[in-house]
Amino acid sequence: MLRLTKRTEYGLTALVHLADHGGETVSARRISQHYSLPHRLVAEALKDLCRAGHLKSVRGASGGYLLAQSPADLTVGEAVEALEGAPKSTDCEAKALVSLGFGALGDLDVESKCMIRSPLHKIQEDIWRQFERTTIQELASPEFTLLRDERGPHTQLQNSA
Amino acid sequence: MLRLTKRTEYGLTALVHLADHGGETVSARRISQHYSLPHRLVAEALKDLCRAGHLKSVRGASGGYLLAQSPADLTVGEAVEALEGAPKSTDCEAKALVSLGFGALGDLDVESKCMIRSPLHKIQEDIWRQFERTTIQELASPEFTLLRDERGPHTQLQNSA
DNA sequence: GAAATTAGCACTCAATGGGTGCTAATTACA
DNA sequence: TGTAATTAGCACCCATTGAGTGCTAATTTC
Repeated sequence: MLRLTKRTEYGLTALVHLADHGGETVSARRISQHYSLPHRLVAEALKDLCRAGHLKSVRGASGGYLLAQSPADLTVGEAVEALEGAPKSTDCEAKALVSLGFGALGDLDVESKCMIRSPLHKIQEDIWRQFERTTIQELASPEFTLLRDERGPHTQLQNSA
Repeated sequence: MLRLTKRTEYGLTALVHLADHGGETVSARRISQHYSLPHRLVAEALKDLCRAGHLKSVRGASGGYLLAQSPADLTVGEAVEALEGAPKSTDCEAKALVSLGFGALGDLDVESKCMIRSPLHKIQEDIWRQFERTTIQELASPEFTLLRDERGPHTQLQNSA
């Protein structure tokens, strides 16, 4: 439920780490040890980010990775896209096709036309949009929160166990 | 990526439909036909919501489901939890254990203690919190958006394909 | 030359999401 | 009475995929 992959977790963690060590070259091993994460998978995530051009790599004994851009210019959306592929909005068309003629719809109403307006799609689009306007620099900030709460007085949270 | 299950999609769609037909009893078949969704899976989602007490069921020939509570009192978080289980915050403890003593950490810093503060966890917590304060009634509103955008002038969106 | 790194494959394994089959119990209606 | 439509509750299959590992090459430092 509401699942981002481990690869993304490792990748974002690494990005935040690199943002906190601006310009410095850090190896995958150091990052993995620092956060007690599986070394190989952190390395895989870093490779992805490097292939996408968000990191620069330095080979060799004292090599590692460093940010290719300012953490203020790299968005969470770009990082996630590099780590686990674009947000496949392609299934929308498939569904549109299905609901446009092939469903055995008894009563044909308005919403039957396209499922893009499915509530879940609305939610996912909103979240993704927020990803696209959130930078790694913001994410690295200790008091980071993804969303402002403007919604009534329900400001108290659950137990943060 | 950023994946909610089909079961959740079907369930939320059904809930919105029921909210739009306040008090009326609607069968799983009607809902599935209305949105051109697989009948059996919509039925499964409805069962889940019923078992959780968010719907009332009426058996028999002209039976179906109806909301057990006002759509203004049922949150997206409750629905999602009923549809695909609680947001397993349990893996936090597992990770805390690991990082508390068993990781081969070379340089032990502050963040090594607990991975709950992983950037991805922050994000997921925020999203989940938003789910908990968003009601089905709000979700059913046509101009619904999960998040307010208070973040600079990036108010233009991507192409809404 | 040894050690440490990134680069790039290929591969296994388990989990699970999506989907189906089948059989009851219940109810409306002819 | 019987038939059809519904919910309830299982059990199950199957393809996908996420998580993790193995291995080899290329590069660089010492």
